[in-house]
Amino acid sequence: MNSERYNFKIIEKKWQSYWDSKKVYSTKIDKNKKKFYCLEMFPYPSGKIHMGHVRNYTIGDVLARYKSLNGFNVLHPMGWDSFGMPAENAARQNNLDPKTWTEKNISTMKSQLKILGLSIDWDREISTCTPEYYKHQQEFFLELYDKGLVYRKEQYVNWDPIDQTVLANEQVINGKGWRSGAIVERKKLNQWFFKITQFSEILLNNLDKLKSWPNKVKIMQKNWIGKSLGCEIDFKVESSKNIKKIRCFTTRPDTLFGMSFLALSIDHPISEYYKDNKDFIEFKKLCSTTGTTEEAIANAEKIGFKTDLVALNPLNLENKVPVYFANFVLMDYGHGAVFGCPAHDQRDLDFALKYNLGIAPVVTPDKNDKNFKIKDKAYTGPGFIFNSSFLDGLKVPDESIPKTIEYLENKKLGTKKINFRLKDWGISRQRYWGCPIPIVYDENDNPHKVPKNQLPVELPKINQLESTGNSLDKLNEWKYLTIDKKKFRRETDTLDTFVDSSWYFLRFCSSNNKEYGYNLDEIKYWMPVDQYIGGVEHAILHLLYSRFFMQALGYKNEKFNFDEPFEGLFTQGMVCHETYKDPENNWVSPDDVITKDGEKFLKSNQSKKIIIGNSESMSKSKKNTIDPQKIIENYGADSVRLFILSDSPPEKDVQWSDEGIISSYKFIQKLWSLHNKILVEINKDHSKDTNNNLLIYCDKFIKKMTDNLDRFHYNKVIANLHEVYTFLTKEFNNSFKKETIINTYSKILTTMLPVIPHYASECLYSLKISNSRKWPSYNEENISENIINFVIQINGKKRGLIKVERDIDERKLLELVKKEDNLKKYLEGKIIKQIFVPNKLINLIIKQ
RNA sequence: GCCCUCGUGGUGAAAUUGGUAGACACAAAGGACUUAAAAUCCUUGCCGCUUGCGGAGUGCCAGUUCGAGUCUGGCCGAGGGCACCA
Repeated sequence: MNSERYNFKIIEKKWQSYWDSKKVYSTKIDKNKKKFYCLEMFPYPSGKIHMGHVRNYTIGDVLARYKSLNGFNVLHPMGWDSFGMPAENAARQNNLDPKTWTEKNISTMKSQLKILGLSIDWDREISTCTPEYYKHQQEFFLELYDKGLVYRKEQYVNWDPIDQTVLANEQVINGKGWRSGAIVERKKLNQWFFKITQFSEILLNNLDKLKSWPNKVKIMQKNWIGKSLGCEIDFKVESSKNIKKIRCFTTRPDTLFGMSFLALSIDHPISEYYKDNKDFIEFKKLCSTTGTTEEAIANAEKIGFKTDLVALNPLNLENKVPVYFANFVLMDYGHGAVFGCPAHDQRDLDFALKYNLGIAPVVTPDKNDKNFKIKDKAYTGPGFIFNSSFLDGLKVPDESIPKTIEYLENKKLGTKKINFRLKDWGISRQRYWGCPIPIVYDENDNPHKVPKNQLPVELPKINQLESTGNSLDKLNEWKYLTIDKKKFRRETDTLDTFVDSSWYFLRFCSSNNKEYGYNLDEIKYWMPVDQYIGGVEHAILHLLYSRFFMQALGYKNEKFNFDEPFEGLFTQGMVCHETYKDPENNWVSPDDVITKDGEKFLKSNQSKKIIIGNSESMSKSKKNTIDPQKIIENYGADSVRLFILSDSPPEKDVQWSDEGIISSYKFIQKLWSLHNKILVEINKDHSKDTNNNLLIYCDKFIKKMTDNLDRFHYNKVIANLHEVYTFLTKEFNNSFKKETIINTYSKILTTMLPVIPHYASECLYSLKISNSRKWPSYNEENISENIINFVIQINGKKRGLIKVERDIDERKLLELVKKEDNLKKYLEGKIIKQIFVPNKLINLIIKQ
C-alpha cells in the first residue's frame, strides 16, 4: 500500500515535462474536429506574474482543458504585449535598454506560467516588440492608409508633462494621465489618427450580436459610442457684429417653444469677438478652475457670460432670447452651442434660475393638465406637448420629436442629424519603445509611405535613453535618410500599444507565417475567439479597438467570414488582500507581518502592532501582494489553482487568504489518501456490489460538474469536489466490484483534470487505465431516484418532510400525510385548498 | 447629476423555470482521540424553553401569489462606469 504523502514537487514536474516533451498542447488545423479558440488577455511583461495573472490563466486553462476533453480541437496560445512605457521607465532607472529589460521579464514570466501547468501551445508564442511581429503591423498601417482610414491632422492633444507623451481621451482619468498621474495639459501637435468613427454605426449595431458578452460591457461600449438622433437648427441672430446665425444640435427640437436662452461653449468661434473683453477673459478663467471632467463639474454651479447677441426662435420669431457663453457647453460635441429649455433640462433649469430667465413648460405628463408648472426639477419624462401652437397634443417623445424634425426640414429651418460621441483614435505616441510608424516626410513635410520591400522599419538599438521626451526623435543617424537621392525624415512617433493588441489574436492563428500578418485559411478555421477572458478594465479601449480592427482589415475586400473578433467574453474579478500599515502609517507587506494571539505585529519589531485596513485589489503601491511563485513552491500548482477558483464566483473579486491556500493543500492530501484507500479496495475484488449508491451518485456528480463548468460556476465545481470526497470516504466502507469502482472512480478523476491536472493525471495513471481522456457522460435516468423527500406545507409553511416513492399521486400522498403523527396537530380543521407539485411538495390550506 | 450592478450567518458564498434558505469553505466555540501537543474527526446560523419543539429570519416598507432570496412598486445602503453629449 502506497500511503505516503502526495509529493507535488515530483509529480507536478513529472507531468509538466511529459506534456512538454510529447507536445500534448500543440495544435493543428483538423477539419474533422470542431474548433475552440480559448484566449486570455496576454500579459504585459512587467517583471513577475502576479495573482491576477494566476486567476486569469487558471480560469482559461480550466476552460481549455474542459473543451479539449469534450472533443474540441482547442487553440490556447500565449504571448507578450511587450511594447510600452514601463520598459522605458525601468530602462532609465537601471541604465539599460528596454529590449534587454523586456526580454529578461519575458523569460522569468514564461517559466512562472509553465510551473502553473497551463495547457498552452507555446509553439505559437509571440512578442509584439519583435520585428517579426510588428513588421506585419506596419503593413496593416499602410493598408489602412490606402483605404483612407489613416489620416494626419493638427489637434489639441492631452499632453502628459511627466511622461512627455500624448494620451488618448480614454487614457485621461479625472484630468490626469492614467499611468503617471500628472495633470494633463493641452498642446497642439500633428497626429496620426485611425478613422474609427467611420464604423460608429456598425460597432454599435454589432453589440446586439454579442450574446455571450456581459451586458455591463456592452452598455459601457454603447454609451461610449453614444449615438443620438436629433436635429441641426440654425438660429438667426440679431447683432451689431457680423454674426448672422448660430448652428445648434439638439435631441429635443420638440421643446423649441420652451426656449429661453442660447448657450455657447467658451471655445466657440464666436468667442473670437470677445477675446479682448476683460470680463470675458475673467469668465474663461473662472470656467477653467471648475475643471473639464464631468464629475467635477456635475455638481458645480452653472455659470454664464451674457453677450449682446439676441437669437430668434425659428418657430416663433417673436421669441427673442439672450445668448450666453456657459460653462456646461462642450465645444467638441455637436457645434458647441445649445438652445436652453429650462422646463425640460435640469442644467438649463439651474442656469435659468440663476439668471432669472423664463421657464415655460411645453411638455405635460397629463394630457388634461394644462397648468403643469416647473419648480426646481426639470421634467424629462413622457407626456404631451402643450403651449406650443401647432405642435400641441403630440405624444412625447414618440410623435413629438420626429414630427418636429419633419416640420423643421419642410420649412428648411433644420436638418435631421445623427451624432456620435465617439472620436477618432489618435495613435501617435512620442515614445521610443513602440512600433515605428512606416512613414517618411520629404523636404516639404509631405508624408510618404515606406515601400513594402523596406519593411519592417526596425526600431534602432539604443544604449541609453534620453531622460525625457522621445529618444527616437533625437537619433539623427536614424531620423534622416536618402531615398533615390532625395532627402527624407522619418516619422519619429511610434504607435499606441493598443494597436499591438488589436490584432494579436489573428497572429496566434498562424504565428509563424512570414508572408503576412495572418494566413487566411488558418483564420477561417480558428476565428473568431470562442471565449476571451480578461479584466473588465479593458471593457472599452482594447475591446473596441480590436472590434474596429476587424472592420478595418476586412473592409472593402471582405476577407473575413466573421464580423466580430470575440464571440464570448468573460471578465474576471480581481484578487484582493487585506492592507497593512505600521504605526508610522507606512504600507507593510504581508511577508513582514507576524500573527500572535490573533493580533498582527511587524516581524522585524514585534512590539509594533499592525493596523489592518480594508481588503483591496493587490497592488505594489499598497504592498498587499502575494508572490505566486513562493506559493506554488510551498503548496504546488494544483493547490493554487484549486484555491484561486474556490471561494468566489470567477466574475467577482476574490479574497486571498493563507488559511484558504492551506485548506486547498490539505484537501489534495486528503484526496490522495482516499485514492490509496480506493486502490486497496479495488484489489479486494468483491464479487458483487452491495448497493447501487456509487453508480447513482457518480451520475449525479458528473451532471453537476458538467453544468457548473458550462456556466463558469467554477466555485461550485470546487464545492462538488469536496462533496464527492465526503461521499467516497463514506461509501468505501461498503464493498463494490472492481469493475464498478474503476468505472465510476476513473470518471470522477477525469472530471478533476481541468482544475487539478497534475493530481488527476497521476491518479488516473496509477489506476492503470487506458489513456483515452474523454469527458464522462451521465445517465439521466439514474439521477432520478426512486425514493424522494416530499415537502409538506401547511398554510404555506414547511411543516414536514416525508420519504415517498417517486411519482406518487396526490391522493396517496395525502393519505400518508394524514398518518404522520407530528403533522396531526396542524391538520385540525378543514382543508379548503391544496396545491400539489409532483415529486416536490404539497401545500395544504386549512381553515380552523 | 446620469447609467449599470449588487444587498442572504462572524466571513467568502450556494439556492438553474417562484416550491426544503444558508450547499461548499474559512473563522470562532465546544466535544472526541492523545500522557500532552500537533494533526485528524464530530457538533454549532439567530432567539426561546430540559435532548425535542416552537418563533422570527435573505437591507427597509408595501404589493402580486397557495407559496417570494427569486416577480412588481417605493425607500435606504454599497460598488462600478461616465461624456453636464443637449
